[in-house]
Amino acid sequence: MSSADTVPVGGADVGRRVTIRDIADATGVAPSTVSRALSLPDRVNHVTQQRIQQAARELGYVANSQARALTSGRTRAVAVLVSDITNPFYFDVIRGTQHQLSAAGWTQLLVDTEESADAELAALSAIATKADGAVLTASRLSDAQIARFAERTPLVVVNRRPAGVPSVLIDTPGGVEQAVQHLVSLGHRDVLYVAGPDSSWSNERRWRALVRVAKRLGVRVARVGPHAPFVDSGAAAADAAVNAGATACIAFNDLIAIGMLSRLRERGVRVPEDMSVVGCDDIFGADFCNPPLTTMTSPIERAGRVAIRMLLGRLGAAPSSSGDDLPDGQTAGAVALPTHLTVRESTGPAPSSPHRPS
Amino acid sequence: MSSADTVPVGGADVGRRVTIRDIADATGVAPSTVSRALSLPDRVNHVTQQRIQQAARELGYVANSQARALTSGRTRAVAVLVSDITNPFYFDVIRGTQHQLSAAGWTQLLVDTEESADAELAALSAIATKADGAVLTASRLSDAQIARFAERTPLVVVNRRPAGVPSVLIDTPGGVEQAVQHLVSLGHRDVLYVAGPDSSWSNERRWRALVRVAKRLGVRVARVGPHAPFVDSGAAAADAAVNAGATACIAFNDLIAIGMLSRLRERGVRVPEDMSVVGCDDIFGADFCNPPLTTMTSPIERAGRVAIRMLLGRLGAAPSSSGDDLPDGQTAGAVALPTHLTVRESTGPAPSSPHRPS
DNA sequence: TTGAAAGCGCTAACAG
DNA sequence: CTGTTAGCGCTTTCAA
Repeated sequence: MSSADTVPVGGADVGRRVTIRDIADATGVAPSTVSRALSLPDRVNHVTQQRIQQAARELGYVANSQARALTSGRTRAVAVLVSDITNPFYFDVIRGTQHQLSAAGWTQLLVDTEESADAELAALSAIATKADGAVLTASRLSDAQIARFAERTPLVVVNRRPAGVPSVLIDTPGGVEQAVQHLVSLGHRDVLYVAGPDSSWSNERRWRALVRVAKRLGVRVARVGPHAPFVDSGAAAADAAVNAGATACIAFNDLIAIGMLSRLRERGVRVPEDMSVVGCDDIFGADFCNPPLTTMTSPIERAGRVAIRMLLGRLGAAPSSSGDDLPDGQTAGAVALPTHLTVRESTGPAPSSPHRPS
Repeated sequence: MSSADTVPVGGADVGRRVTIRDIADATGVAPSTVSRALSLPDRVNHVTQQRIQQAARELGYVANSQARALTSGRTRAVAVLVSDITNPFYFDVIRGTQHQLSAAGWTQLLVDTEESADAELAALSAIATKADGAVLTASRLSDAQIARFAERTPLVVVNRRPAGVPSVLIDTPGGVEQAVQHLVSLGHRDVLYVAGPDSSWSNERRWRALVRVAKRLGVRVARVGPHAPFVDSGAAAADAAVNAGATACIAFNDLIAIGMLSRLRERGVRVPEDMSVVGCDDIFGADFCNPPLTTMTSPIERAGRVAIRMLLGRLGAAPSSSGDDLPDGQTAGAVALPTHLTVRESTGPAPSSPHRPS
């Protein structure tokens, strides 16, 4: 029964990882003392504490996070759910979450729900033991569903506002107002909204903001769509816009706007001479497409960072630096992040007479 | 000691998650039988198996992955390390890995090593208990270090070739050959290589390929750099290229190339009339920048998928579909993925006399 | 301040 | 085919 019996023929105990028990044996204390010395250093005599940490270092000890999670219930990991990992918008979000998490020494589980509410539900329940909380970006669940999950798993949502669940909002309605004012100042009196997917909360929000602002400024609005949020959808969107005789468009997002730009060029519609195009988000590429896209610059990465900070705050893991991202350590309610219009070459004065279908 | 004593005052046992023990109690079998029925269904009487699964469903059972990992030693998670999550190149890799992993029901841990070998080492040892294996993209470690880790943790590397470690190579050298031939066919006789970071394995590989091909085709080559792989680095790169009197450039990657395009326009250097520019990778944006970029299209996402398939293969978790990505289920050695040149508007005939510094 | 002991939820021999 | 029995590595009472 001696442990030597179970040692591989090679002799050296190569395969096994170092455990707190090994450290205990090496230092002559009990495993529980090692555990304390490593996780709650103040609860242990300073000298033995040093001795233990020393031994841990020498033996190359690395805590088994599974075991730790099993007893403590905390994983030090958070799940970030995105609806389509293909969408550059999420790259910026992920950047932000990843950055803030790694700064705190936490792990990020990235989950692509592929636009499916079922996949999202499944992920959310699987997560319960894998992560201490989750960030939902562009959830396809109902507010009620989100709220119900939030009772069991700490959640922060981005661009959604279910009652009682902390959320990070990107203030695109504010951006829409700036965009319309910009177009008005260029002489436009008609604005076409190129809608995104019906399932998108932001889409409705932007449209309503547009209607509101337009009324106030005496601008006529129309709407085409829905269009899927891909560059490729931009072609159909551009055709629809031309067909509607539009001279100024605000697109649901930059992907669609960039796709429109290409299609309009193909069709010989000049931007901005014949048609102004405004995008939304200012994703990677918006500044170097042709022509460079006027768009509502969203602090996307910051939204990711703020979401993690709120989440870690709720989890009692105060993020390292308090920075200035999150006003007074807010961890509940909704945080709205301002958007601003970045004017580039895709907008210009309204043509004297609207462009006619070719 | 009855469990009722520990139930919250509310009465209902709201907070606790369902465990196999609950299912065992509900169905009158032993916990181990429940475990079997759920993980190895064939090892259990079909009727009781059904009964157990039924009960599991009704009670809303979700396995605790931590506990499972602790006993089985398998986490059903893999870590994907990227050196800079900011780089769009990795977005495509992550897309591929994420897709292949979720298809297999596995979890992806995303780790950004931020170009630091230390961070990479730390992540790699932390991973040991968090994941069953890892994919290293653009590792900053030495071949020896990688090989040593590979002895303990199943690893697949992308764009590296340490002996004995399975790797996925994107055949950019092949792409370089096509690029040079294309430039030659346009009349160019001088090609400038705009180098990426010295720490990049691919960078040296591309340069050597260029030298080799150039010699064979009687083309003169020169080199400027190193340049960091960011769009912003393109400005300095463009200035260096103009200063060198170049009429044709091959850039380390599309980020630099796209940045060059902007700067060249600013400086009044026409592309491709005055200077041809070829990028590498064909990242998001290469097709809609101005002018659209001729580039070596790399199957980046596929590289991610293949890496995961090799890894899962080694881990004994055969990926769902055998597809055609991975020739005959190869899980060792190196897989080279072909690259092809995608010609867009950033390349054209050599000017009769080289552009001179302005 | 430290040690002993009891699990966390699950899997994996080993009997029966 | 199924139940019993040990743990996986760690945390956490409870005593000493």
